[in-house]
Amino acid sequence: MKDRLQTLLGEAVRACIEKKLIEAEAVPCIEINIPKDAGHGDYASNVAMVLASRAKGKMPPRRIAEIISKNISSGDDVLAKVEIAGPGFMNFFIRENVWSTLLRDVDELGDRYGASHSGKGKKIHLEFVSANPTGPLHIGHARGAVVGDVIASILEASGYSVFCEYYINDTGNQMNNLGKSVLFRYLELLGEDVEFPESCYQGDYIRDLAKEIISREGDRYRNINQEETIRIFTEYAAREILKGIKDDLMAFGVVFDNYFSEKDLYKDDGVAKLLAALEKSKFIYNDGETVWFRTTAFGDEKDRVVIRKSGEPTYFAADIAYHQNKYGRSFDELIDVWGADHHGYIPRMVACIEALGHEKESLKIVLVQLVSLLRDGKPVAMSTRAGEFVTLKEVIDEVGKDAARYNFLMRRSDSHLDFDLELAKRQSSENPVYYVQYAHARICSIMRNADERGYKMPAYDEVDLSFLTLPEEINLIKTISRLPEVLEGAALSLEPHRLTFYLNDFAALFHSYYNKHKVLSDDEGKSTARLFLAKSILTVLGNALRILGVSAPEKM
RNA sequence: GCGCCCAUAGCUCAGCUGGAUAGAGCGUUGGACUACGAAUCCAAAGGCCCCAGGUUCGAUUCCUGGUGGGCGCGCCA
Repeated sequence: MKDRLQTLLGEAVRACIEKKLIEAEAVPCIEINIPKDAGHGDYASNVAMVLASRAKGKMPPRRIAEIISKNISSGDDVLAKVEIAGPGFMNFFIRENVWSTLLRDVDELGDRYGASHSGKGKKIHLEFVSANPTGPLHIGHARGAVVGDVIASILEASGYSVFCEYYINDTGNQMNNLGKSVLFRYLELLGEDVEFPESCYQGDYIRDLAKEIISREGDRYRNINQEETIRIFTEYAAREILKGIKDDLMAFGVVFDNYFSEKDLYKDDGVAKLLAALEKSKFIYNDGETVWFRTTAFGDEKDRVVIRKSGEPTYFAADIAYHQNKYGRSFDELIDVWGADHHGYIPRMVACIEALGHEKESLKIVLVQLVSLLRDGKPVAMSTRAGEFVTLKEVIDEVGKDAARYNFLMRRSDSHLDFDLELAKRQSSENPVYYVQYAHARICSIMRNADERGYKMPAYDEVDLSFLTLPEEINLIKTISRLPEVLEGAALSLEPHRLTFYLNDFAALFHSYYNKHKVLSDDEGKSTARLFLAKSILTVLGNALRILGVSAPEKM
């Protein structure tokens, strides 16, 4: 509906300019929004004021609005009236009987309702989670996982083609540290008198891995070359931990198209070759000891090391190669979802994108703030190194997938989030997941009732929707019609929380309607029309919940 | 010290990229089940949108400077 109005208004403005009724160099961007106050119409636009300011006050905005409104094509019978209000707003009133026609789309499209083609099939690479395989995923990773997963769904629904990838940082010091940690636990379990270093991973899962090795291979590593053993243990531990990570993500409803190993970047000297190529373009230089990337050429505050004095490449070096690799797989756009504590890393990453000859805008970075875990309002201490943390698995087991996911989506990603375990599993009004799911279950219950009473669910053409005249009903239909724009906006801004807020508002409208009016009554025509509306609501709730990866129960 | 993010009701947060009288949930107070599910609804109270300037028809939103908080500033990842 909004789109329709937009073209209508756009044509009117163009006509006015061509006929020289309004002085303007070009047709401005037509903005249409939904006013908060119903008295200001169903939609409103500020074009007249925009045009007035461009024309340098030669013509008052209200006058411009008048001219435009007179030139709106009368061939379209959607508009009841156009009012000019305030400093020059144009308020559009849609004919009451037009709204119900919007339900045709819902009926015809079913579970595809809300989807669009605005992404035009653009190929997007989406990287998220990417946690080191040095320990199980904890609650901090969980938010990034859900945000990434839902962004993927939203983009898919908006007509993009999305490829989800988990980047495994399986090289470097941290990994070595992991192997060493397992070795120390191993020796400890075999009765050796060793002191477990503080710098090593303290979590119990390390001991479990060591036990596993002992039960399978005994003490054969006790007296052989330690460096070699660490290498073997590192590989073993990383593989096992990654397996656990994949299982946990699966249980959380997060699925990747690919897990990309950092190790693969070093095959065939890939990283070295890339750096050599960049050296030719002068973005890489060697000061005799270390190799630097000239990120300052693109606004970073200092140049960054890519090859250490020791000859080892840095994490950044691999990351450059990784991003180049992504572009090599012909994606149109890259999206990285990062923990907000990595924000300082953005300038150098963007610099490297530019140095590689790609558009700065082709890489988008979504920052996800870390989560403070609470239990009954009291903070739960967390530290990966010390092994004190609540794992993702524990959260899923305790509060459930639906509540956990929904809780992570209730705020903008870049805003701090308190996650209270007790609150999240409480089945009460304090917990918004159930509010939305309850609406869904309630409608299902109505359907069961209708079925018992012998109602058949009508198709769009068989139902007389002129029975839907209550303001609540019109409002519900209007909100239903907003789903496509909400999804599109969420896709454009990469903000999944918009969908959550929409769902809450929508469920509220339904609950209110439900409490005031009966769907099923003695009036058969009215009942059928309302039943049809209820089914449309069910479709929208179901579609939106599916995108969020939250289940839509029929009973609860 | 420098950089990034944040500051909106008692609390937790939205505010659609600059729009009209700033919203929601929780909490508080008072009401609604012999009607399709009360995990629901209705009503009330609650505000210097941190402060001071600036940009313009118009600012919670953009700019500058403060104040208060979070994070980052490794040849860690």
